[in-house]
Amino acid sequence: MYRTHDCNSLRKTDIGKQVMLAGWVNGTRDHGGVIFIDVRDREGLTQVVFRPEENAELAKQAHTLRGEDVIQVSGRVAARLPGTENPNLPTGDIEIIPNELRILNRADPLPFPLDAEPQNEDLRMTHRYLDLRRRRFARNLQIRHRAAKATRDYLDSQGFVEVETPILSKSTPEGARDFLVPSRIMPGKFYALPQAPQQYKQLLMVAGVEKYFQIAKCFRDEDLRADRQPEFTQIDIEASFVTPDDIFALTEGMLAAIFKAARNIEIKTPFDRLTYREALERFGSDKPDRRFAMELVDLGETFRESSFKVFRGALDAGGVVKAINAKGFAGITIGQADELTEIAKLHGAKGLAFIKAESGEWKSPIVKFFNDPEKTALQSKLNIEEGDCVFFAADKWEVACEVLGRLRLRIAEMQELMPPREIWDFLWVIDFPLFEWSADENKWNAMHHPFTRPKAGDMLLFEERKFPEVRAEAYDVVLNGVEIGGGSMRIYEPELQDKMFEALSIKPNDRESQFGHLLRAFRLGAPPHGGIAFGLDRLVMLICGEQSIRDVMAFPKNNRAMDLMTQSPAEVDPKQLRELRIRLAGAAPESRAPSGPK
RNA sequence: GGAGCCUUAGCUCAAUUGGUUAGAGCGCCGCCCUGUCACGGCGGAGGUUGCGGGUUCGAGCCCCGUAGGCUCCGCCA
Repeated sequence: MYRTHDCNSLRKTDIGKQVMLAGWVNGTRDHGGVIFIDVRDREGLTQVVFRPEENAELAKQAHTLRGEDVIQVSGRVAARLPGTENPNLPTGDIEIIPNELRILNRADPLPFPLDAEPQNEDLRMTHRYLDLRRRRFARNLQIRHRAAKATRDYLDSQGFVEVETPILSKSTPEGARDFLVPSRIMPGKFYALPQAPQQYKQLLMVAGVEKYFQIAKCFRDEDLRADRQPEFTQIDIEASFVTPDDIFALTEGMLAAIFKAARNIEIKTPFDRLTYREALERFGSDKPDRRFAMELVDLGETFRESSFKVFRGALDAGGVVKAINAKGFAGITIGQADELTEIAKLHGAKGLAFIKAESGEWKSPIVKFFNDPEKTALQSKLNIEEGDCVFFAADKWEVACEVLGRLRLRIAEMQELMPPREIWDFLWVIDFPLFEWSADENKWNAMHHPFTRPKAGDMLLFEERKFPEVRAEAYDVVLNGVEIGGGSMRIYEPELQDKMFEALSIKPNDRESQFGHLLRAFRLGAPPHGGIAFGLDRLVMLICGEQSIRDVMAFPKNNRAMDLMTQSPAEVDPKQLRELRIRLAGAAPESRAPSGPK
């Protein structure tokens, strides 16, 4: 036996007990005579006092202890001397008077301190096991565990069955870049790691599973971000004979259970619903952050007959004029204005016009183009007051909305508008477009994925190939401006699925080779079905109050998709490559032969 | 593929306008210290200033290139 208690369980009521603790040396305070050692385990800290006059041999041993040594201490629980209690520690009323000390393992000096704010991320990742000893990350892992357990418990209670689907899977042309795994038995052929269990879960519906879920690892070979890792975890859900309302209710119940279990937070259900169109119209984003206001205001009516050519021109061309009012932001610096202009241009605007309401007047190069009725209308529609700063976008609807949406988020950061207390603002975004045009590929792509069904009311538009107007039976869940989940009602009729592939310009031959199994299944009794998937990492990140999903993953990868701890990816033995019949086309870039003259 | 910021001791950071031997705190090592909880005191070790090149009498600092880290854009159905 290594211990009788954890390091956060002894209290006044335990005084006099003989106990045994095991853990890491969190700190030593060696007074030459008396020595204090804090023993730490996953639960907390307990102070051990070594007194040379009581046990010289033990004190001598204790003198050699350093941070993160692993020890086992046996001793008696005693009250601390009056006046030396530590109110900051749950165990601060007691201490251990040891009669035995075993040093289980010594630790070298650490590469970075554990009691300071985490910095130097690559060093931390190289020694991730040390980083995870910090209270913050230990807590994050526990919250993640409780979230996953609550998910399983809740879905089980609703009749859902967890089914595992293959990791060695098949590459599909749509969507993200696949990770490939070469086949040894069939040289020249490759598995792909799943981007999501999408097709499998639909096939499970054809299989009559009716209610499926899985906490599933997914893989996408794309560039990384603070909220994007090449491998991540989804809560994947699919059900037969359901409507979107069924999925909404299930989701709201599940998220309520997760928040309750993970942090004892009661969330408000049902969630608001916003159409895609309204979300862009009001917030300039399909994942609106509503924790602060600064909504987009449409000024088409105001400037319909304007003599200001930039606004009038945009409107005459079928576009829009919109604006946001950054309350109290007239003190904007030159640098900030430049940065916002850059953002506007980056997202398609030709420039960025703004008005500062300062010292009782409107300061802006464009105000002179406005007549009095236009100024009055602006004033009232945007509620412009002294100290405000108004930003305009005049462009195609999509561009104007997106530009102002991006500005809105950046301005909120600059103004530190985010309320300090925790807010959990959930909402559904519904009625997404079914298609989006890809200028690169010169074809229509599925906005969600190719298995999403058109809204029943838009089926005629679909038949008439009025693709920009067709809405999908698709929905996202947004929490605090972060997309945490999304799903749709699926196509289950082979004819409709075929038409969808045709709309996406997937050739009949490819349809058969890539999706033949799905189309065949749909001819053999496929029930209506639909579902949803959640990014577990993002969800847990928000629950933990973290800024990056790396902080809620045990062993995340860095910006270049490397695991710095294990140094993967790594080269492999040539024998392994021979078995796979793989020959590298070029060696590492530095040893590549120089290209010949042009 | 692109943009921004960053890289000085094990860690976090300093170093005036380009100017002597690159400093501090923490950590580490040694000595002292009997009620601390960020214990305290004294002393010590520890540096190719990421790397390469250039300008200069002289470069941590200026210029060019390169590597690495983070954030963002593209990308992520």
